[in-house]
Amino acid sequence: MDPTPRWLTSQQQVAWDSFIRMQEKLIGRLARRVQADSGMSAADYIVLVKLTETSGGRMRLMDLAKQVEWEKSRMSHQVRRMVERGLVAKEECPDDGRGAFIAATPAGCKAIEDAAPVHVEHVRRLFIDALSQEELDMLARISDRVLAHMESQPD
Amino acid sequence: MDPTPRWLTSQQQVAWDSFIRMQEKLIGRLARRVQADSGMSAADYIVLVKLTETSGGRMRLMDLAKQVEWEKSRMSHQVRRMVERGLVAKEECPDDGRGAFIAATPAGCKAIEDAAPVHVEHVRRLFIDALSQEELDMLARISDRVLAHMESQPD
DNA sequence: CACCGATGGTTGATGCGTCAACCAATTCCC
DNA sequence: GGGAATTGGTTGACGCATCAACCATCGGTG
Repeated sequence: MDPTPRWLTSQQQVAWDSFIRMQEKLIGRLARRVQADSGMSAADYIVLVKLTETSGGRMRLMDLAKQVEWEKSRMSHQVRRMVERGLVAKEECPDDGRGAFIAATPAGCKAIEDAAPVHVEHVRRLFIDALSQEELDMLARISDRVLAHMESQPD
Repeated sequence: MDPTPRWLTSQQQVAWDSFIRMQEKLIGRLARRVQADSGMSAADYIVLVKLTETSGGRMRLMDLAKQVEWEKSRMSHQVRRMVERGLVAKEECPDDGRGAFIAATPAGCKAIEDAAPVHVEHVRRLFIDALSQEELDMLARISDRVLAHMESQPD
């Protein structure tokens, strides 16, 4: 079928491996930190960030999902767990009988206020501090380029 | 407590956001592709790669875990699932009564041989093709730098 | 030899992510 | 007004990741 599969060149392989390794370790460490520091998951964290930085402090579930680019089922599960833990609450939605508003509870607000500065410190400590501003810019450019390229590609 | 938390500069924030977004989308898409193409999870894939590229085709569980930098419990669970699915088998270890060798079954070998070229194609299509070799080199350098920096940092 | 710490590995609980199926309210359109 | 398609959201099943506790064996040391 596939005469000789086109493997990556060794230079490409090196870049891919480094990137994958870095990304896994970094994300893993940050997730474990936020969990250990605040008892929240990384998912809890980002949901609360989005919720509290929106004006009005509440958002429709689908809007929330679109903001963080999750599918609705993932967000639905996440919100359910967060309701159970008292971090957010669902409110009735007057003008759409299906929908619900999601809002951070006082406990949720407190949690994110406490967690955010610590989290930023870790991001800085583990990532930002490793790189110069030129390198950060470069990485941003590269990331955007990959993102744009992916958009142009089918699944 | 913390007079004014040191937030990121907007330039730093931009770089961080781009990186996170790219990395999430890319990893997610690749994982879904390998799943859809081969029925394997990304974890299955990497375990089989490591197993089949080692001489002898079998490895102790802990060695396997160290290779991919997972903790033993994660590997143990993973191997159990893969045994259930017929991708790998456990073999007795003569010179250490505790341990087990893990080896890919014929089905596992077949699975990885089929999956690998397809996977590489996706990596190329979604990632490699988006960047020039200079950008790939740059990304590798940046990744290595972050990795090295992380090593130097406490948890 | 007997003990003790380190190593190799398993297990169970819990939370997260995905998929597919589903229900209900809404909007489109004739 | 009356379907039909769309949208908003839930649910259940399943696989993956982490944590902590646990068991068995091995290696070293007195």
